[in-house]
Amino acid sequence: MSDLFEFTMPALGDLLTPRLAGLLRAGGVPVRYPDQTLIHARGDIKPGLSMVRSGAVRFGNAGSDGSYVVITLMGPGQCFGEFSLFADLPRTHDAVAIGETVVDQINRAAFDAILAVEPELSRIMLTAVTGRLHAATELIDDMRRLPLPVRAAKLLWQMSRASTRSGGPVRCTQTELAFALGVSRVSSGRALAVLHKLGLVKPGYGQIGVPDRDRLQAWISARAKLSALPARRRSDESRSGTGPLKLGRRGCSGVRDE
Amino acid sequence: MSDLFEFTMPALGDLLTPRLAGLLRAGGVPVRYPDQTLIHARGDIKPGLSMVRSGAVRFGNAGSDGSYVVITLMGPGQCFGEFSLFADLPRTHDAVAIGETVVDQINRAAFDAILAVEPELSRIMLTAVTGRLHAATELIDDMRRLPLPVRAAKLLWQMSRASTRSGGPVRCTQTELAFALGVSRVSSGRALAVLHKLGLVKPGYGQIGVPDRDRLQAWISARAKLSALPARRRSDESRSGTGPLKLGRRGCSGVRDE
DNA sequence: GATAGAATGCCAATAAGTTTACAATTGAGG
DNA sequence: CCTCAATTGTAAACTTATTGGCATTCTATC
Repeated sequence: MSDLFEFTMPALGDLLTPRLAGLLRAGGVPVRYPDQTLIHARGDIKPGLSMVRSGAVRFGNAGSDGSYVVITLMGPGQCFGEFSLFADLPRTHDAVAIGETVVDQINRAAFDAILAVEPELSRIMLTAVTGRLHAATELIDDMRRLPLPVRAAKLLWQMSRASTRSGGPVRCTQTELAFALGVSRVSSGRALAVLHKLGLVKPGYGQIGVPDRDRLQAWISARAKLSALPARRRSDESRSGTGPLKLGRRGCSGVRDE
Repeated sequence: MSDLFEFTMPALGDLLTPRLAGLLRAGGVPVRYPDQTLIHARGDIKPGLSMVRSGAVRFGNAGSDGSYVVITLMGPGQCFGEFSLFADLPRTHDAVAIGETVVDQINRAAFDAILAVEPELSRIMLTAVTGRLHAATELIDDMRRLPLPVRAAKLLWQMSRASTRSGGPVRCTQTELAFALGVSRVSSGRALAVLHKLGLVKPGYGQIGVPDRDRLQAWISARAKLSALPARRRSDESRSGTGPLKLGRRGCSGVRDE
């Protein structure tokens, strides 16, 4: 999930036809949450789809040691709660209202009723969820394989798509960039310095310039490029792919061979 | 995605009713792949659902530097290709046949035809994809928040569910564990040593004993526990949640405040 | 234009993971 | 029973990221 979603993925709200959005809204109960109110907590089991009508919702988890990790923010039109609705899974994150917020809460019965009348809805949900799964998969891959400067470059590139319609810089604080990447501010600053030295970005105050998106993309490709050859190297870790490699309940063996 | 899926998630194949599985199989074209054949490459755009009929498929990516990362393995009954089918997204990983493998390839037209007759199928797909998204989300969270020994413990706990029906040890090499966790063998060994010192696991040759699953789970909970309080600390990084925090196209700000 | 609050830049100490290398142990096959 | 390959255990040097702190620069606002 995380951050990137906002840039890489069409929100469910964007995929819904006006008619379906209207039906969902009509089938739900608008609930008003004052600023900082807990909408639901991690672990809650409350099946239902939620659509943000106004205000914003912050998702994150607090650790017992006082740490806190915010995963993403959602604004009007965005939906959450598919997990609880389709797979009976508990909430993965706390959801807290930011500012005066109104959320349409659609319970399972109401959703199923709409689904029965509008089969098209399930296809849309499927597209939205699949898209997010795709983004999540890519993110996990990137976290495992790419050095921080490359991940930072990727994120900036995506952000610049939206922000740079007019060629302007990405409006983003280094602290925010760090949050989005899941690293400390110092590290994001260092990554940014690397990209700066290469002339790929221009850090400013509260913003980051991307002079040449195409060049940035080219650099990313060069650093992240994946060849199609299932090459194997080294001695110690080289295994999967050659032998029979039992499958049974034995294993998920990932291979890291570099 | 990654590894954990195999343990945490019901595969699509498990969710399908025999009737639907039969329909899908009938609607697809069985394709035979000799050992080590490339079924599809990362980046390919070939909409269609694939069901493994026999043999196995390995998913992973190769880097131009010779590195290789295997993400997961799939055996008979498991499906892939939802991305390409529902969201028109390119393949995220190379897929290679392991051993003589037969895969039923169901193209979009065939799938849509079945879907039209069996609306129930979309609900099942939705459940499967949602479940995987949930697992991926949790994994990303874990990667960002949990120290390696805890992640290793989680994985071993999940593996032990299947392997320890009879109280036996998990059959898994330290190298394989490292692959699954996406770290080096040295690191997985160290994590294992930590758990060993605590008496939670018993490393052996090609296997890892889990004497007391409940105690292992208790330890994991204690180390991974998340409180529901949206606590905030520190000065530097504390921001989101208090102020207005613009949302616009500005930002996905995650917060890491620890 | 002065100033307080934000944001950036940087430093040192520490922690975690990687790579490379080598020794010790295990177990399966001859 | 013996040998060899696979697996595990460890160590040192290195890289990357974190924490905490402090100085500097920027900018909105009064």
